[in-house]
Amino acid sequence: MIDIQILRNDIGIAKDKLLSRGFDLDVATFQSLENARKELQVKTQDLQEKRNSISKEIGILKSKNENTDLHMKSVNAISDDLKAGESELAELQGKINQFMLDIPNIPHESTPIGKSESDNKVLKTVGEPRKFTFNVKDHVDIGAQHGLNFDLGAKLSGARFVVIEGKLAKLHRAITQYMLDTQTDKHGYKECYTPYLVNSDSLIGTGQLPKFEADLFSLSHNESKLYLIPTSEVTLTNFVRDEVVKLSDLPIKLTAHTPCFRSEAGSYGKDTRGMIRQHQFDKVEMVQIVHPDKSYDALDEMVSHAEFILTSLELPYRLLSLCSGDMGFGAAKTFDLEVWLPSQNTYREISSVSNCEAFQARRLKARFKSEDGKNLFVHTLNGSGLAVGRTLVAIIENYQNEDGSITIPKALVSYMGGIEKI
RNA sequence: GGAGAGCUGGCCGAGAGGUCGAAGGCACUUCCCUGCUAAGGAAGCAUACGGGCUUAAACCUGUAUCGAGGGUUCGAAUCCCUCGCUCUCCGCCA
Repeated sequence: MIDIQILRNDIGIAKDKLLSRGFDLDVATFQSLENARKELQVKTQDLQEKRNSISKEIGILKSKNENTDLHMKSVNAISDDLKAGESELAELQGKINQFMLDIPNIPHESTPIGKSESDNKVLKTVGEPRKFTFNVKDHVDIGAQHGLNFDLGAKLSGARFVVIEGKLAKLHRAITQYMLDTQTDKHGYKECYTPYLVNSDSLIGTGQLPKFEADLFSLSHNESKLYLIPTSEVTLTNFVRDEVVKLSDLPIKLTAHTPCFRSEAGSYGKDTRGMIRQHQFDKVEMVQIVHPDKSYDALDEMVSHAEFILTSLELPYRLLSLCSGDMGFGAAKTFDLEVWLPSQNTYREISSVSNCEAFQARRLKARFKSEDGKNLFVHTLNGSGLAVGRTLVAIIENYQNEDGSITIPKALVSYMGGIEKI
């Protein structure tokens, strides 16, 4: 949620900035809601004050056993107006809240302006793509002989599901363990195990709801509805929902390995081959809850934490600054890491690291007590460190051999029980 | 699944329809005292959102908030209903 004060004070600037990410702010609607709210709130609060003070007098009179008929009369005279005002105001504030929840974050000034992914800015390219002396295969073809089984996934669940068997499943697990160990032991994140099902409050907090319900899987449970997490950013970031944390507790650095579930609504026909885009995939997520002054330092730090995995796995990649039009709903600034996929002869996203500034914190009511005792919103950041499935794909493809075997990256050999090739 | 108890400010805890945003304690902040890593004294100390004033802040003022939502009432932390969560006992269970 963006700061409503920005809309009250400087809606023109907000409109321009939001337009740069393709969101057309409905200024007229906001202003008419806001004007109505102002008038109604003043009127209603005025009536409430009247009622409260008369009621207080009634209490005093009654304690002295005096007559209260006159006071009762005057309070009754305003009661209809008051009730109507209160319910109208509640409705209006609900509308304003809905309006606010649907507005994406305002891009940071350093975010490149652009419409689509073609406007993203490549900041650097790291590592040389390997020169192959044979025809490269994609991970689907190589994986087939190693237990990467899309047919079985389809039989069990449907399209965009996969079963991984044998040594490849072990490799998948090894990747996960390596990432978690690195982010905890080396980079100082606290490892967490979190629910995979969350309530709607959590998803509103991080910005997936109410706008992106179609992207989520949900289950009904008794009367209530639970959602499968699309990323553990949701659970980890919601640790601080409705909390006022101590200044000394910042930064909070959390990591978790969880499956992620995405309906991939609207991506029909995209990446249908292979395990680039699945309904279920694993991810090691990094989340930081930080002091507002430190969030951009933290962002750079988190990018380096994700990069470390790629460099230590010796995978070629590049770093992009996403343009305004390509960023996620809650982000003010996002860096993407893209890994080289030889079969596609291109780089594909494997990590996304974002600073949401106070956008999520406002929804979450996640605050800290500042030095002068004020409750201020924290800044929240999240990033993949990394997506496990796509890392498996990258390893299969970049480490493939002519005979169809896959060399295990050095960093993972110990996690594979000493196996160097599968 | 059954039975019961509970949910009050950063924490503990009183309050059982009227002058309660809420006693008291702890923690915290400032000041005083004290020749010492302690003790004592004074004051302050919830949050959100409005309105006024203002360049802004400070300030003044109002409203709301005692798990959440609804209801009764002139008036609800207090009474009623629904829901959520926590704890205890029984049952079942990885």
